[in-house]
Amino acid sequence: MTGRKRQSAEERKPAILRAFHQVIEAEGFENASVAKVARRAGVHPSLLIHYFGTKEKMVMALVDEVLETYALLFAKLPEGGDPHERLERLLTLLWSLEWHEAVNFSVVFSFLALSQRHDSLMERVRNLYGRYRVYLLEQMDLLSKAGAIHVSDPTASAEALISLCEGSHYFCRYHIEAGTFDAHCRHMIQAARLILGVG
Amino acid sequence: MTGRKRQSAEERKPAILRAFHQVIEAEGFENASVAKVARRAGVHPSLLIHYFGTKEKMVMALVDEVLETYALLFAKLPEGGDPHERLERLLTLLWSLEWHEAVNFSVVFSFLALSQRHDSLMERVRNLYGRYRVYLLEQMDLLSKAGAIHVSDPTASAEALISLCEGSHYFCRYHIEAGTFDAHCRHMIQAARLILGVG
Amino acid sequence: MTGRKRQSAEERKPAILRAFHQVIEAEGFENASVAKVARRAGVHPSLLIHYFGTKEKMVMALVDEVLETYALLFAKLPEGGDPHERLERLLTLLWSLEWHEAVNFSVVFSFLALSQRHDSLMERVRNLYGRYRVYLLEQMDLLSKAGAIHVSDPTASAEALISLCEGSHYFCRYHIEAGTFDAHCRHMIQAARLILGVG
Amino acid sequence: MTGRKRQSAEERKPAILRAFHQVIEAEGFENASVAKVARRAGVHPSLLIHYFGTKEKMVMALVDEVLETYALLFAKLPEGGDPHERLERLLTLLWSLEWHEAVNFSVVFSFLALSQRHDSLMERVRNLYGRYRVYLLEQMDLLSKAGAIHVSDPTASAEALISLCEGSHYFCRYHIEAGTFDAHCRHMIQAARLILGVG
DNA sequence: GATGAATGAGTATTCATTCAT
DNA sequence: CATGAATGAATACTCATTCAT
Repeated sequence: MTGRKRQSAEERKPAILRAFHQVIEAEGFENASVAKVARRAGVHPSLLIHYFGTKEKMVMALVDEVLETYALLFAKLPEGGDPHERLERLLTLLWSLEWHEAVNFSVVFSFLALSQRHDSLMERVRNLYGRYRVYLLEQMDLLSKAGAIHVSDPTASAEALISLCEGSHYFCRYHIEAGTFDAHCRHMIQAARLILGVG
Repeated sequence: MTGRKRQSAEERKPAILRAFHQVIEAEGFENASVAKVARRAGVHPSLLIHYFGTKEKMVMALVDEVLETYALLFAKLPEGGDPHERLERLLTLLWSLEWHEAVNFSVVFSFLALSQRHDSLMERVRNLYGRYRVYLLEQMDLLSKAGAIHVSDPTASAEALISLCEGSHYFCRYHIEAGTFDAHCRHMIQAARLILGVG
Repeated sequence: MTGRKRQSAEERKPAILRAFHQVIEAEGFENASVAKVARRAGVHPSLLIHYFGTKEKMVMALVDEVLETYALLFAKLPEGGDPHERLERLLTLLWSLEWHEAVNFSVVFSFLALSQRHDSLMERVRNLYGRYRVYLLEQMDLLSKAGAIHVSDPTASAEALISLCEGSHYFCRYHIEAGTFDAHCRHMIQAARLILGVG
Repeated sequence: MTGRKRQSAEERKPAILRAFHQVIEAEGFENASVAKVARRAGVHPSLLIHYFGTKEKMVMALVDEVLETYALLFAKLPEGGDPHERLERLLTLLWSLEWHEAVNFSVVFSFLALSQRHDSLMERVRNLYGRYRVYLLEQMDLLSKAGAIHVSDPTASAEALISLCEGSHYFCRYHIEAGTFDAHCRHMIQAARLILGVG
């Protein structure tokens, strides 16, 4: 009884957030109550309040974690190498299944909806996209100087690339048939090449 | 008791759905209770149940209305005219402020989130995107035959166009600065031209 | 549309009461709402109020009907004949499957519960048992004079007979095994004979 | 906020069930809402749900308590003594005012009605009557061996005894006049003697 | 650090009923 | 005669949270 579960608060927080994520996934954000999350995490509901202070703060903690996970995907792109091969790697990363599956759309759409009314959350998402754009601009600058791509307005092209990528990932859930993900990605990569002046 | 208004249910339903939409906009889907909608519509909460039977059915009624509104935007594109000028009209429509403002993102993101768990809703969204793609393919076929665009794989190009457009509309809320909507649209239209082989 | 359902209110009342009975049977008295009864009867809820004035009055109408059905069972016993054979007929009637099945226990128990708080209903049930006792006393008087039974205190014996019969009918639902109804009745008839001094 | 009492759930449950019983008694099962029970118990409505989880579970808890109270009455019969005197004690117990008053008929009839649709409850009642019969058979076996009663078919006689007793108790509420309970019981005991072959 | 008791506002929905048509 | 609109009180239950232990 005494030395049973010796876990500190900080150790348990991630497990609770994982449970929270699962509940949203399974039942939707609007049905993800503190009680349900606690039940799934196997702890007492009061404990969640005890840890996070408020449900809203718990939501924000989850948002941070999810956004960070998303951002970390860029770190996977190895540096260096031949420019043309490097471009391929970048495009392949953008339309990789791994990335596509890294996010749960039920959760993400809920957060995007939430961000419309919640300034702090809006700022976080905005910031993530800022980092996204900066990263792409850096890469494009490198590739441009190496002659691997030919863009006249890098900023405009980066915006287009992000839009194409985001739109594709979010809406291929609706407008492509099951099992055609690979083909869809190939099409998108080809479109991306046109945007980058290498079609 | 005094001023009991005599209106048919069908007459009042649109007003109630409008109130529902406003509440979601103002407080989020998860806080849009029957009571709040009724209060905003100026009717008794029981009446909403009396009309729609269930909150879920009311949600679906709203979804139908919103999706239809969205779909109707295509009808605005005038037929005929010079192919090159027609292409311009199509692209301008896709990135028009009118279209962008036709939807409320708080509502739409909520519905997208909901569609991940609600088969019937998923089907409706899917169907909408199907009509979207069919329309674009028809237009592209016309333009292609008239020599206004040059695409090798029309289906792939249509997918790219939709992805670019959707991604742009949804995420320009985050990754562009306020007041740069026009510039963003010009960039996107240019990217679209590249995709359509007229860059 | 005009000559579709030409039924007067009095013609429809029995159908509504039958629907009411069915709803109680299926879902219990506490769940038998006006709306459910109306749905089963295929009419508009307001109509029930229109006909009966109040739900309570509708309950009372059903009570009257049920009690009367119950009382009518005695009318089935043919008059005349040999006293000993007549006694057999009486006992067989008391423990006949027909009688046992004439009442629905879900409904009856509900009414008995209701009668504890509802004076008018209590009086109706009391009255029914009064008629029951009077009938038995008449029969016992006849049989006694004909030497078919031998009872010292007819009133006491009638009470015992009713108690035995009621107790048996209501509680054989619990304390006998399925399919042993016939044997149970034979046992009860034998006990009744002992009570009537003809064992 | 001020006088928040610190009691364990298990301590309070009996008091709540007592309040529940009283409400059914006073207003009928169909009107015994959680809110009314809470009001009578002097606690917050949510607390009842907190304790029992569901209204249905609360009903079942009450059923268990009531049935157990009923069953405990047999324990009151002292063992041993002269067989003939023991028989008298048994019959007197069966028709004692104490036993008759131990149950509230409004509650019991409601439970019997409920048991027709609720399997688990049906089983509980059935089980109670099983214990009842077993007890009577044991007693009858003792008395029979001691020559105090003379029955050819003990099971049949036990069934008759239970039926007579139950029918008498439940329906003497209707078919005897006020103030004649004692006389009624004497009549029933005499009938019981006939059934047991000691008339 | 963790839990159970307790709360009060809020949830969607059902209720019997009234009224105008 | 019959119905749809409308109501307001009530339903069981959930909510995030607080507090004492």
